[in-house]
Formats: sequence, structure tokens, C-alpha cells
Amino acid sequence: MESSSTSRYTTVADVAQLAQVSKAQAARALGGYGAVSDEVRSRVLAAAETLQYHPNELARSMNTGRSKTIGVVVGDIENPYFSLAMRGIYDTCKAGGFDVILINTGEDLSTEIDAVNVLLDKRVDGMIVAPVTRSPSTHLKRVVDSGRPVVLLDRKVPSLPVDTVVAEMRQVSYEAARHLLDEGHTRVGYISSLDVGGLDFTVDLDLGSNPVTERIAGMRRAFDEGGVALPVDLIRLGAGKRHSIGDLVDALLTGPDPATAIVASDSVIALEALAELQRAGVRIPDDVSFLMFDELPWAGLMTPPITVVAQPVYDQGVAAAGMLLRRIGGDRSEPEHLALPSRLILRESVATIDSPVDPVTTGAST
Amino acid sequence: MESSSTSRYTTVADVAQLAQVSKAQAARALGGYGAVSDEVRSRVLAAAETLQYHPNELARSMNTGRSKTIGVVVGDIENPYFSLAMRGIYDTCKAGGFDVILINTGEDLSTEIDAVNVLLDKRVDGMIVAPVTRSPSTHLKRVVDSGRPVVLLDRKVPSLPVDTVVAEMRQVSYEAARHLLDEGHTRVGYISSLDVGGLDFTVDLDLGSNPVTERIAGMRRAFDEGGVALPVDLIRLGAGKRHSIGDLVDALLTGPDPATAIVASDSVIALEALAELQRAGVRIPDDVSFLMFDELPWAGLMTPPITVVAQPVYDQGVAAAGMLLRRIGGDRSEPEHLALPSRLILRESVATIDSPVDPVTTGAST
DNA sequence: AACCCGTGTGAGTCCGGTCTCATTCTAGGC
DNA sequence: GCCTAGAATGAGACCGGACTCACACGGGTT
Repeated sequence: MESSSTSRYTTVADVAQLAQVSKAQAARALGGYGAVSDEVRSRVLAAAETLQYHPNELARSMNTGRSKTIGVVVGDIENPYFSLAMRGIYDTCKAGGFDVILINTGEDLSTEIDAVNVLLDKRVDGMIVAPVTRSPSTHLKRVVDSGRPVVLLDRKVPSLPVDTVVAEMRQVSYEAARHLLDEGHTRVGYISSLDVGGLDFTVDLDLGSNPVTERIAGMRRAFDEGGVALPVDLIRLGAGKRHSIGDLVDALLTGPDPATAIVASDSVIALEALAELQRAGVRIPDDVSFLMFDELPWAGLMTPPITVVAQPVYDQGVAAAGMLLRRIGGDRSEPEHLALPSRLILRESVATIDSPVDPVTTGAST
Repeated sequence: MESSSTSRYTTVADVAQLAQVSKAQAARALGGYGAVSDEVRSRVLAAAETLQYHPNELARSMNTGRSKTIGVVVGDIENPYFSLAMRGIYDTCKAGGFDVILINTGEDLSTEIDAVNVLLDKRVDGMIVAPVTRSPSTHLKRVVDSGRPVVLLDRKVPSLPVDTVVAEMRQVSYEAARHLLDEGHTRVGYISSLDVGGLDFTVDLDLGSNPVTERIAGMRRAFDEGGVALPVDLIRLGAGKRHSIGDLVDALLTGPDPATAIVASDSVIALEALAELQRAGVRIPDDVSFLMFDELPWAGLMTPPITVVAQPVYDQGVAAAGMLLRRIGGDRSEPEHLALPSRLILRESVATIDSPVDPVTTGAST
């Protein structure tokens, strides 16, 4: 009883000693492998019980090479999108007997690189990454090289031969734009937090493939079909970082040819945009129509209820984790690229505009 | 090149060999301890670089006894409360150089027990637990005995001598009830997901100390001071599990002496209650007043804006992690019990009722 | 009686780091 | 020129499990 601090953990050796058998036998009885007589087994188990033996997972992982742990790297856990996806991942991993280590990148590339390295150094059995856009992805290559499976969530990295899970965006975005067009909106503003080197959006800006480019592509198709020019000048990148969302909203509603509809790229942006509109006294859908990506419980409870594009977020998490677990299980087949169907939920935040646009006088502040 | 699968990781031994020094010297150069000549150091570092050496954290943890990882056990990550607190925990741990393992219990005791054991077996340096209510807490005792620090979040376990971080609830709840009373509400319903053995709420039901009992205690004081009986019959437990939230809301608005105000114990309940009210055509605050715990961005954007009790959730996470890190750092002082101040944010969801209650004819369905 | 197989067992190695210990080398002090 | 403190170095123990190997023992063959 010489020490109450840092009381050592009991090890197989301790159990073996109490049970009067060799360490090897104790390990066999405890681990349930090899040949052990009933006599010895029960003695060992009893000893383990009295000593409150719990195996050291670190030691075990070290020579099995598997940690029964997967790593998840996301941009921002506080974002409902990620926390719900996380839940899907979590539930699936748990069912498969895997633990989860979570790392948050704050959408920062160097943090993501560190995160991936940390997970690799901790010898996770695999990882799910929602990569920061346009990352050179050498760090992800390192994972692939290490032989550990990776599944990319929400964003593809074309050069990387790994499984990906995304929500189908091109088609719903087409439908969403189609809907806006049908209601008479040709001047629709799009606000996204995506940011590429502080550049503004232009038609030939190469953003790679990510949810945002997919959406814009889908919307463009609808505009093209309708014979209307996609209002490129109303597509605003870098929301929340380079520009305040409130300012972006104001800007879209001011000027000679303002937006008659605003599309928010995710719920965080939607919330701030909505707050700004309310502050400025701009009514939805009378003064401006509103549409957001991501379906959250509150969207349908607003006045008016918000028209949204719902992605199967939880299911994306489940699918990603499922794929990962299959890979960990030894599946060596070709990389799979899953796109889960999204759908447009029509509510009341998009108004019908009477033909040739009549600019509304907005009460936008500042 | 006999194997492209499971390409072995480079170890100190590999680096040592390439640098033409002993394993011990390589380890010293890499780890930055002991005496190493500049000559050797640069050679080792160069070798490590070319071989892309990354230390195996498992091995390192095994004989240092510290994993630079903390475990977090929460009820439901999808709940904004936890995901925001998680963010606070995360940011703080990261700043301190610690990684985070997340485990979700789904508010289930046996899962919590498993979770705690898993974390202990993984040799986390400490853990933050938001314990399931009324747990016997022998599992938490095991952690304490192991010498690893624990910090309890959101709920206290009186028998456990560990640090706790909660939001101050008694005082704000007093203020909230006071406000309701001032506006003429004596029949206020309270809906909580807390559930203790499927029992209904009674005055002498011992629930221990948790946010919910604190709130009820605070509200009782206000009612007592006002000389009004706390409407115990309108306090509903087990929301979302034992009872559907919609049914609970309907029940509160039906009967001979219905509630004139509804208090939702958290944002998840609030959302479902609000949906039910909308479905039933009950207007806020004309037909019933509404007040919720937890401030979320959408609360102020609803029509009408919802009056809420805001807790410093992110700060709770930060505080909990801060305490834990201090303990890990060796702080052996007395357990600290921190209660962060909450505040009532008055908006427009509570209406004034004209003196002696005149039961409103509600449009509650079914 | 010699042989074989399978079960039960202990000794000891390995995983990949950290760290102790003993030894060698070198520079400074007298 | 000799002695010694301290730097530089290598060998090897150790953390706590998993697992290999060699060996003992008993029953069934032939």
C-alpha cells in the first residue's frame, strides 16, 4: 500500500501469478486462444476477476497491428451537417465494434494534414475524411500508401483512388434552379462558404469537383435550358471568412439588378442570412425568395417555412462507415463512388414573380 | 518489393541503420533527449526524412504511460448542446496538444459503462463525461481509482469527488418562472427528456442533482414567493422516450385546467413541441406562451422570436477541458465545482395574461 | 515395446518505442 | 603527462500483451 497515486494496472503477469500458472497460460485463458485446461482456465478467470484485470488495449494493438479504432476528420463538428454525419458514422462503427477518434480541422488544410498524420501515428485501422477543398492531398496519399483504407466524405479528390460518399447534387440543384426559374426568378444569388484563394467566382474558375461546383453545374443546366444566363455576378464565395454573410446578403439585394431569390449553401449561412434579412426588414418571400441547402428541423417551422434541398446526411455517415469497415475487413475491390439521392422539399419561401422582373425596393441597411 | 499490401512502417531501427548509428542514438536524436553529437543528429534526421519516419504513438504511449489523448463521453453528439460543448472541449484540448476520442452513449447507462472502460483500456490520460442521470457510477469510481482525472459535464454525481462543470440553473430558472408569473402564467407545463425508471414527477421524487431538478427547484422558489402552487401535474418526464413529445404537448393543452405556457427543457424538445403546436394550429403566444432552454441561432428567427434561457455551452466545454488538462498536468487540489452563469433572454413568445386565468380554448388535436 | 498424435504447459521472442547502464572518447585541470 | 568529469555511444532491459517453439504427458496404434 505504498502508493495511492498512479496505482499500476494489473497485467497478465499479475493474474498468472495469482492463478499459479505461467504468463503464457494466463494469456491463453484470457484471450481465449490455444489450449487451456478447464482447471487452469477457471483459476485464471477467477484471478482476473479478483484483480479487476482489464487488458491494455495499447499493448494489444501494438502487436496485432489493429487498434479497432477509426479516425474521422471533419471541418467543423459544430455544423449540424457534420454532427449528424458523425452520428451515422458513429452508430455504424459501434455496431462493428470500432471506436472513433474525432478530429476537427476548422476547414484548414494544414490542420487537416496534422490530423491525418496523428491518426496514422496512432495506428487507426482506417479513416473517414471530409477533405478541405482543393487540397494537394499528398497527406491523403500517405494514408493510401500505408495500406490503411480511407473513405472520403462529401468531397471527392479525383486523383485519389479511394471510396467516396457524397450526396447527389447536380440533379437536385437542377431541379431547384428549375423551380426558381418556373417561379420567375432569373436573378438568383448563391452564397457559399467555399473559398479558393480569395478569388471571386468566374465561369472558368477550376474548383475541382465538390458539392458547390456540382450545384452550380446543375443550376447552370437549368438556366441554359431555360435560355437564361446564369447570374454569375450573384455567386458569392468565401462567406463567413473573407466576407461577412450579412454584407453578402446586403450586396445581393442592392445595385441596379438585384437578386430576387437567395440560395444559401448550407444551414449556417442560411441562419445568418435569415438574421440579416430580418434585421434589414426584408420579408420572405414577398421581398425576396429564399432557398437553402440542408434540411434542419427548424427550416419547416419558420415563417414562412423554408424550401430546402435535403441531403441524406445521416445516411452518408452510415454509408461511409460501412464502406470503411468493409475495406478494413479485407475488401480489395475497385474504389466505389457513392452518390446518395437528395431531394427538393417545396415549402413557402419561394414566391412567384410576375414575368419581366420588377426590382423590389429593399430595405437593406448600410 | 515482395509486398505492396501492408507496407511496414519505418521504425527507429530502420532510421538507425540508414544513419549508421545504434538504435539508441537514433532514438535520442529523434526524441530530442540525452546527449547526441551534431554530426549524428543531422545524419539521423536526414535518414528519418528520407525514410518518412513517423513514430508509432502506440509504442510511445505504452512505455511513457501517457497517450496525449483524452476521452469524451456524451449522450448524443447530434444534440446541438453536446456538439457545441464538444467544440469547446476540442479546441481547448487541441491547444494543449491533446487528441480527443469521442464516445456516444445514447443516454444509456450500460453503454456509458462500456465507454468508460474502453477509454480506460485505451489508456486515455483523462476523460470528460456527461453522465447518464442517477447512474450508480461504480464505473466512474473505477476511473478515479485508476488515478486518471475525470471531469463531469452538465451533471454532478454527488458521491464522486471529481471536478464538475455545469451551467447555473437554479437562479435563471427562478428568473424565468418569475417572468412567467409576472406575465400572469400560473399554469406552466414543463417537458423534459429526463426519465427515471418510468416514474412520473412528484414532489418527493429523488432525482439527485441535475439540470432538471435544479430548474424545477428554481421555479418552485419563484412560485413559492408568488404564493402560487407549482403545477406539479404539468411537469412531464420521459419526453421522446416514454412519451412522444407531440402527445405530451397535446396533453398539456387539454383537460380542465390546461397550461397557458410551455417550457421546453432543451432544443430538441422545443423543436418537436413547436412542430406539434404548429400542426395543431395553436398560435404562440396568443394561444399558449413558450419558453425554451438553450439558445440556438434559429430561436430568435422564429415568428415570434422565442424567449430562451441561454447557457454558456461552448464555455462549459472549454472549462471542463481546461480543468482536465490542469489535473493531467498534476494539479492535486480539491475538486472544483464550477457553475457558469446562464441568462434569460426575453423575446416575444411569452404573452401577458389578464389576471385570474381565463382558460384559452386551444385547438389541440386528438 | 516403439511410435505417433494431440493436448497442456512454460520459456522466451516480438511489436516499437523509452530509458538505464556500462563503456569509450575527449577536453580541461594540475 | 596523468587524472577525471562529462559528453557520446551502444547494448540491452522494459512496457504488456500475442504468439512461437520446445517439450511433457497420456492414450491409441501396430
